[in-house]
Amino acid sequence: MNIDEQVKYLMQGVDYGDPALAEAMAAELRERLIEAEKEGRPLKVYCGYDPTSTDLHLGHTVTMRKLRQFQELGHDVTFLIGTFTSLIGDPSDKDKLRPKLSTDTVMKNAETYAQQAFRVLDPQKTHVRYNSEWLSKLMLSDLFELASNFTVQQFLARDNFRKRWDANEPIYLHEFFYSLMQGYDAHILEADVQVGGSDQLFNIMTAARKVMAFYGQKPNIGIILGILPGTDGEVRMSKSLGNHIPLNTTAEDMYGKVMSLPDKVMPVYARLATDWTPEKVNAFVEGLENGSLHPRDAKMKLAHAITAVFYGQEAADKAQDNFIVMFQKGDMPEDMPEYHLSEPENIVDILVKNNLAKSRSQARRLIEQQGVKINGETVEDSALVIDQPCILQCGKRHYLRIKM
RNA sequence: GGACGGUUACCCAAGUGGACAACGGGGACUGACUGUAAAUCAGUUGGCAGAGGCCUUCGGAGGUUCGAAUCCUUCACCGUCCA
Repeated sequence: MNIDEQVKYLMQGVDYGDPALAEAMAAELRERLIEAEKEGRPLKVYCGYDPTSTDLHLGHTVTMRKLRQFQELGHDVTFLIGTFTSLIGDPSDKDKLRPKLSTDTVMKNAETYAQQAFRVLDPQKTHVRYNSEWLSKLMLSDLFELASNFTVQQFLARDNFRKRWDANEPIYLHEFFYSLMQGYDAHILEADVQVGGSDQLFNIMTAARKVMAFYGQKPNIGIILGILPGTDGEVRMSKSLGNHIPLNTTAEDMYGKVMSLPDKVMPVYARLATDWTPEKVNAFVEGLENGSLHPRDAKMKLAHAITAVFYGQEAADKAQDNFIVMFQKGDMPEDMPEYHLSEPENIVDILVKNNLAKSRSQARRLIEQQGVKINGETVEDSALVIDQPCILQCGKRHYLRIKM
């Protein structure tokens, strides 16, 4: 790729919330690429992650994929784990205070975090660093120096602080330091480029650049990526909101979860969650817009592509077949849980015992709602006793093979 | 240290003595329809029992009352403001 192609590739999926800023960053990136090429060095790129949980989801991989692209182009990538910063809690993504974590939890999370990240990143080419390495050594005097670059107004201008301020909600002093520390990370890593989600705009574009300038460095270039919405299609993907697509799952589940996305988020997913080239993404979005691409087929393509990234082509094919059999044709899956019946048993009991219903009341309700079938026939009576082998179906997608 | 406000089901949130197992929204689940687990529409959403009854729940513990999520006491936690 020549420099202009690289810029286009690397800027795919960015969202600065301001076209002028996007252009400025693209121009700066271009310049820095030229400069690095002249000097015969790769760009130093990093993205920081706060290991607040052990479960990575698709949303986390957006920035990782961007790092991966930098790796492909031969740049120097650092996967920074915020072992120190996560003790403070980034106020960015919430309009509420984030709970502080214990060192123990953070260290444990960090391990599994990196492990999962290598499903996207090339482990051979990735430096893993922990920011407690330098942040824990900062002296109060350093902090004063850093802090003197910022005004309270700058922080209060941030939307999330502004809202809390206006609503008379508490804003703790330590929350301000998060940005300073992130800036200090960039300074220590001598970053040319910092990747992050658009919730990191302030931390990257204001804080990090100021801190670096203060230390006499060239400010890092921010690659600010759009936020991946969750399965509800509205708000950012997050485990605590329950709208996430976890990485540690099965190919079938991942495929199915992508298929359950609302149609309208397909373009964002294509841009942020696939390994498609800008050309391919554009063709996909255009196809959707002009109707030449059937929305269902489009989503299947998307689901296949995303699944394949994590589980490989073969598993993605299988997941797709499974989906077609189960949901599109409505056939029974080949594998289903089994239950051995030693004596005739009431259907409600069977549903509860096999976790198809949480309580007997709920099992009865399901039956009332015509949600339970035996060998394809709707069960009408919750007093039904099962005394022979059959296939029990509960809702659209839960099956149980009853054996004797 | 002082003044005031909050704590309700998975989440948000209404309810200030009886008709409250508790409005509404979100989520989840079921059904219809479809293009899919999208969208839309309808229904369900504490437990046990199933001729309609019983039990547990509104931060914890006591109390007042025929009767409390609602009133009182006390404890815990959270928040705002003043110092």
